[in-house]
Amino acid sequence: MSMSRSERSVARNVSTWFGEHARDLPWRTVAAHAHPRRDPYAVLVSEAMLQQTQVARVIDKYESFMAAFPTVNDLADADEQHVLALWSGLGYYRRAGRLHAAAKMIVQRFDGRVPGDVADLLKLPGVGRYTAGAIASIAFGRAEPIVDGNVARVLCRLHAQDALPDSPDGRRWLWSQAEALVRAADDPGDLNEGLMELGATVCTRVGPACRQCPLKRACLACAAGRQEELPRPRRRARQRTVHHASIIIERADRILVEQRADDGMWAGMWQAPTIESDRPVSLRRIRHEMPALTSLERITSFRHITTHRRIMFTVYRGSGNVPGRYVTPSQWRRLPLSNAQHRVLSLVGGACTAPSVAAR
DNA sequence: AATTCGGGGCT
DNA sequence: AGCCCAGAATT
Repeated sequence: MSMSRSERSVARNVSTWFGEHARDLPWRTVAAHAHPRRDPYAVLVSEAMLQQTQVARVIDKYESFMAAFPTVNDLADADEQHVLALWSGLGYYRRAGRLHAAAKMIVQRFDGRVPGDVADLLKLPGVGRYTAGAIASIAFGRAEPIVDGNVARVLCRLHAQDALPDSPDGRRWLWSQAEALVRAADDPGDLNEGLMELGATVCTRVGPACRQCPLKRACLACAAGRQEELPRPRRRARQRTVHHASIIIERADRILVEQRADDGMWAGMWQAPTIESDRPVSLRRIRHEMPALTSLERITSFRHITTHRRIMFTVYRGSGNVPGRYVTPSQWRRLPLSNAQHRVLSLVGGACTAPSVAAR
């Protein structure tokens, strides 16, 4: 990999800009109390949470997670459901199980220390090329590249790159560019964080602040006025509509809950008994599936949007001697719950004291 | 190479 | 309504 003069210049400009703005940057706010010593375990946890998740949404979750599992040993010894429960609201819940498994592997195979080599890091469940590079560079100072959505946007604009960032060619190109820059940098961690931070705060998807950009003189997209049209948008996943009928059954001050299957959406998480279908779920269907019901009335409906689904929730209140696990409000709030099911359960069980969905 | 996995924020 | 987000694993 050649290291041209322009690469050194870009790396220097990004690192300098990052240093000058460090105090004001959102991520540094996280980093300051998230991993002040750039503790590798802290970086592992925060980077796992940050996968496809914006910094602002991670901060509170990160705090409570680290309070519960301060060290990799604590996490390795933790109860699986406890780990998943502390992930509630963050989405992509398989990350929680993988992080848990990674902690166990670190204890068993890496002597309780997060490895610093990318090759070793890639052996950890849930750790891919990005996360491995982030830990290696940020926590260990290794000159390892990273490419996330921010870096891809910065690099595509800097070079007026028309290739799709998702395509094999685009990906190869991005990683080679990122590698050239990190090798030209004095501090790999600062360079990588600087590239991401630049993308998050200056080189934004819409309305980039090119006039304040430390790379404006080198940026081909800016020179051509093409900053708004690069990078080219990725293919959109198609969404399908599904219907969930959730039935709230109370017994004294408790609600009936069930655990979801260990695959698919919200794997292993808890919910009010729910019937899923491609078509609206009829009352007759509910009665058929839950014959013990003696009454059934619709409470409300709402829609829950995810990347691949539009879920039409209909919530019912039912009564009858339905067997299963009944939990109090304080108990179900400690269960692993999707935001949708948190909303369902909040409709009756101690709704006034439940945290709002937005605050979770 | 395409899909699956959440959920929210911002146009 | 569409797009993206400090991605990874599976098919």
